[in-house]
Amino acid sequence: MAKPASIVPAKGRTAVVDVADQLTELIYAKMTPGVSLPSEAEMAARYGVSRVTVREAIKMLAGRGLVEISRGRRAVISEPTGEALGDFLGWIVQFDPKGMFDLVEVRMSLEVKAVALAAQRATRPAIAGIENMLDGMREVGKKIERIDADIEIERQFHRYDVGFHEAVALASGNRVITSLIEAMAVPLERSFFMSRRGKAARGIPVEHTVAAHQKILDCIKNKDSTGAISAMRAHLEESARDMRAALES
Amino acid sequence: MAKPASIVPAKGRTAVVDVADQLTELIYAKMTPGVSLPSEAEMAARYGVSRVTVREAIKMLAGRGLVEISRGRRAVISEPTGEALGDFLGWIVQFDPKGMFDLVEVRMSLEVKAVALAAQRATRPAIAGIENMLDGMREVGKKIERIDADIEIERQFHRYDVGFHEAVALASGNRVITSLIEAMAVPLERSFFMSRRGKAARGIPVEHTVAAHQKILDCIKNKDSTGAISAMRAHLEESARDMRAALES
DNA sequence: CATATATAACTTATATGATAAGTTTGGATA
DNA sequence: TATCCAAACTTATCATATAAGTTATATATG
Repeated sequence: MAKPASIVPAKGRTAVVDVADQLTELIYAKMTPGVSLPSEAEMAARYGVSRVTVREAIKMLAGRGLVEISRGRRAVISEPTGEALGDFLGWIVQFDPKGMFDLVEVRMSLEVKAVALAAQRATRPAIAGIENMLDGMREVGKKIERIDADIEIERQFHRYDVGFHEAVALASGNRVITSLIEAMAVPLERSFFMSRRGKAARGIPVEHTVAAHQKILDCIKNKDSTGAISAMRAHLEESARDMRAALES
Repeated sequence: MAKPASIVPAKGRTAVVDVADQLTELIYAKMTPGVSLPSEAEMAARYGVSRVTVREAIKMLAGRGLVEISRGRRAVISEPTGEALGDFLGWIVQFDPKGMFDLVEVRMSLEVKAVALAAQRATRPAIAGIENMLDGMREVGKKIERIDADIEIERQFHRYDVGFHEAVALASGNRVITSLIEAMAVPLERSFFMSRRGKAARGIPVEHTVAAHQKILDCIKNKDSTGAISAMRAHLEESARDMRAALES
């Protein structure tokens, strides 16, 4: 067994960053989500630093979304999800006043790409997943018609709506797209409610939204990529329009 | 002055995460990059936790790319760059064998969108920025023709190539696109070299690559959005093809 | 007076040691 | 065998101390 070479950070670097880098490599090597890192004590011994240093390094990795931390258990390599990414996109949006529109613009490209791919390669279960979300929308949608303006119901509807789009992304089979669209959900939540308010103001029923989604799903089922693209584009453009309308009032 | 309410994490949560959330809010409120956070001691006092806890929270934020840390100075709110994002995308790519292709696919959508927007809204200085990169490519390109197979020169060429695409993204005026394309540069570096090897194998000169970029720039200058889109798409599709070819050999 | 320099005050980086509170594991027990 | 409990692990947090950067201040120098 090789003697543990203590980490002596080069000038300008810190032990924490060095350890974080080493651990990143280690994670990339293991690569499989669900696998545990060594215990803090072990890592401290291996790298010749204190437990404090190791802990801070791990916290950095957690911030990047590479590991998940929970008390009493060792840190676990996490599956790449959009969660950590969402923060970052939120930060851009917050940073720039027109950031929200920038995000909507990007989302449109990604969703169009996603739906095009989904139409080509969606598997049966993936389609079932999309269908589920649409069913949910339809069901909750009825309640919205009856009881007016219940925020909690609206929120439920929103969850299914977001779920629909995530399911489409998933059906594309492209992990990067899936992660990005997931990541956008949180910062775009506000835009969604703006868009719905805009629709409500113009007296457009929820059914209309449901129908738009249904059309997208139909195209995917029929492997009609072109149709899916235009259906998605139409849907998103309308949302953007509603959003702008809501902003002006 | 309100007495500092000590952070008492709810069950299942930790003080570190709570502090990190509080600080995130604080950052969002200040929002301006370059502004310093309070000193660790101050924050510890304010939130009623130890310095260690504050430090770990800050490390999480640093991992997310929200702040920059340097010794002797307080943590500083950082400008949103694609750097932290790059790690994450790299992680996805590493995680999934076909991740590289997924990434190329996404890049194509984003770049096409970017160039379309750039053709519509590029300012004079933005165009000059793109031009600079193209000049660099052309200059370094000549060297590649003369001296064969110098890795360092290839790397230089690559930097200008990446720079060109980043400059186009910047010219789009869309911060989200810019950040994403920047973030992709690192994980896509390997794909770039594969693509060049593929070209070299087929005896395609560097000039051809330069010409493709020139065409894109011309379209942007002429505000020809449609032309820019097809020029960019053609260029990227060729790269992808070369990459596949290189993989097979 | 202006400038350079040395010193003090701040601030972060890291280590040690201790305690509390979760999680896992293995054995005793029914 | 199935269940429960205690011991062993492991992370969370704290207090304290020292080293080593950075910044501001005051002093000396031209």
